[in-house]
Amino acid sequence: MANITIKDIAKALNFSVSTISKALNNSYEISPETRKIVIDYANEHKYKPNRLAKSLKIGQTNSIGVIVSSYFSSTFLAQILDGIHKASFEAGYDIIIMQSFENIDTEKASLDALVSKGVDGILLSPVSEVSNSEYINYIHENHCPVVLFDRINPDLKTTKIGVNEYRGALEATQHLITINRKRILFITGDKFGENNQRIQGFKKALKNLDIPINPRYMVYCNLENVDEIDEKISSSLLELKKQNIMPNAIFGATDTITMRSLGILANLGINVPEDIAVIGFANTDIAFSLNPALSTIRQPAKDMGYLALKKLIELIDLEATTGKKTQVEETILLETSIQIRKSTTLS
Amino acid sequence: MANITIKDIAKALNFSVSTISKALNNSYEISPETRKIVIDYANEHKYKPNRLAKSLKIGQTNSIGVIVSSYFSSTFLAQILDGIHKASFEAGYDIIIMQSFENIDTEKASLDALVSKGVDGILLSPVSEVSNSEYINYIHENHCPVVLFDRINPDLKTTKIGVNEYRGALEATQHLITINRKRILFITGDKFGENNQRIQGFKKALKNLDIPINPRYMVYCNLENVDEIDEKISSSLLELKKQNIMPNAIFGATDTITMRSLGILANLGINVPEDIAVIGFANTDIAFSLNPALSTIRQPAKDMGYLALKKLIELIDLEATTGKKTQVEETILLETSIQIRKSTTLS
DNA sequence: TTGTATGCGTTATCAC
DNA sequence: GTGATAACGCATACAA
Repeated sequence: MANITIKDIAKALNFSVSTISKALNNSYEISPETRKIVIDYANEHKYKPNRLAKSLKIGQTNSIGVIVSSYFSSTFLAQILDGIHKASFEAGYDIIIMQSFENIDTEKASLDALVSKGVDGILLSPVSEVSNSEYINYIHENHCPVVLFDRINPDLKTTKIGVNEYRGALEATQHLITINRKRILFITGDKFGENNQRIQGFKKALKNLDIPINPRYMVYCNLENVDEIDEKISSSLLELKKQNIMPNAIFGATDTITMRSLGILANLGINVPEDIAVIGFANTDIAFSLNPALSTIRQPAKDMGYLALKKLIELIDLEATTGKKTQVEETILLETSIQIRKSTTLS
Repeated sequence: MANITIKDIAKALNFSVSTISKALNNSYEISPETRKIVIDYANEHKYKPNRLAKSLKIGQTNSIGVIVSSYFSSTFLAQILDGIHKASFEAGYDIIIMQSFENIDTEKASLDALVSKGVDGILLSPVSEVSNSEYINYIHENHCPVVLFDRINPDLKTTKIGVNEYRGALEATQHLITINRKRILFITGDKFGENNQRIQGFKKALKNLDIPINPRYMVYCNLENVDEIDEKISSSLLELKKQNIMPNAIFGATDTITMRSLGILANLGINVPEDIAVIGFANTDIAFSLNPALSTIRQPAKDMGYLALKKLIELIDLEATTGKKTQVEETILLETSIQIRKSTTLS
């Protein structure tokens, strides 16, 4: 609105517009006296450069776009965003966050909006493997670099940063087996697909030791509704009890599942870890505060976000210096860490 | 980069630039045939309007800036941001999030950056009461509307959305007294100041019933370090035990404090709620999964974010239609809700 | 119904 | 050391 421009300064100080511009940008061409006059005047009148105009002129905005699926308030995503924010702050980039709400069209619209805004790069956690892969490749090749994080889509010819969930699940399962808990109830989401790396890791660990995979020990929950999760876990346990094949361990594939399981077991009067040991993927510090303290597989969420943005900026810089598209196709899988607490500690 | 512009389309189709512009904007001046030709060409060549140029021209960006303090991964803040996102998505605005990291200079820099980017409005959770109030007022009056959320600074002449923490604390304390727990340990942050509404509400509840306020029951933690919190809570409890003035209730002023308290009590072998009842401010769903389930005062974080953005857009629209600054100075306090669970339920 | 010209606030080239 | 001018991509007042 009432914004003072370099043109105003030029008029007030009887200089030309270009002199003001140069003075404000510390150009060596300008005499120290003039520069001082200009800068003092600018400060005094709270001059703020119009970055829109600058960006339009120089062709870059110093801002990057981030598209996440949804569930903004999940701890996991918040940690990723935290890492992204940290890296962008350090690098002097602004970030614009958009949500795809697990919808392919919304994802495409977000992509378009970001390109329209002229972001220098895009960080994307794709809706699905099939989502807009050709379109994303198109943007990556014709507009600005795209880096994928969390969910990895092999069709995309770009840098990808994910988590080695396979190994995380494998190690957690092995841990359960080590403490001699082999009747493991695996509780997961119903939309993950059998190709999900957590399921694969779990199965592999059993296979390694020739432990048969019991389909009755696989529980699939609708993750969109907490009450449904509770109901599903609860009824599964009761059913197994009736059939006299009670598990002696639970492996939760998501933080919600794992947390809720603990609460439900307490309600059912089942002792943890004596009757049932519990471990699961979870990224919250609260695991410690639970009673019993919960053993978890932790994903390096913040690191992932941080690294993803770093990698994106590398690509941006690379293109800026070489002036051409770079054909990097790197895939980085960060390792999880396992934290053994009371819920899987047998005394 | 390889971006097609309306100029390119004009050249290719042998029309003037303004014809293309009008056709793309569905102007009634353009014949349906021409429009179709233009739009088809645009789609085919994946034309994306340059919003920088458009914004520069029309003087608005359709984006709003959000400045939060820090602790991006706190559940509370994430929920606020979730609400903001929801409202901005509905209204068709992009949001740019910045962090002040509890630093006044960073706050000012963020403010400047947002103004420079030409945001249509700013949502701010100020660093402190004294922070940049004159400067914020200046921006509000000369650049774009500013709406405050969460932390409310009375010096600022604008719309403010907060939470009635006073009443929340009052009710929680009353609840403890109702179950006959009057030796209440109040654990809070060390940087809140005595004017903090949670402290005031707590004290008021005691005063109402002529219960003396025991300074030894006030514990102040450095919230920046979890280990320090644990240490502080733990040592306070042991010290009080030694002095034979063990409290029979704990009121935690933040989610971290409350959660950690439960964990520590479990470690110390103190029974909840038999020996010590626990209630506190907390915005996580995990309260249910805790054992015992934790009684909480919940702040309507998502609603607050949602409403704040709504109000901001109201201001933006108002200015756009009336063409002048509006002198609204509204303060809205949303009510908390209290959730009684096992940790304060005496059988 | 379409075209011409101008300007939004900057930076950059080139001349003085 | 400083200034005139063009250009970034778009919207729009006005002319035709």
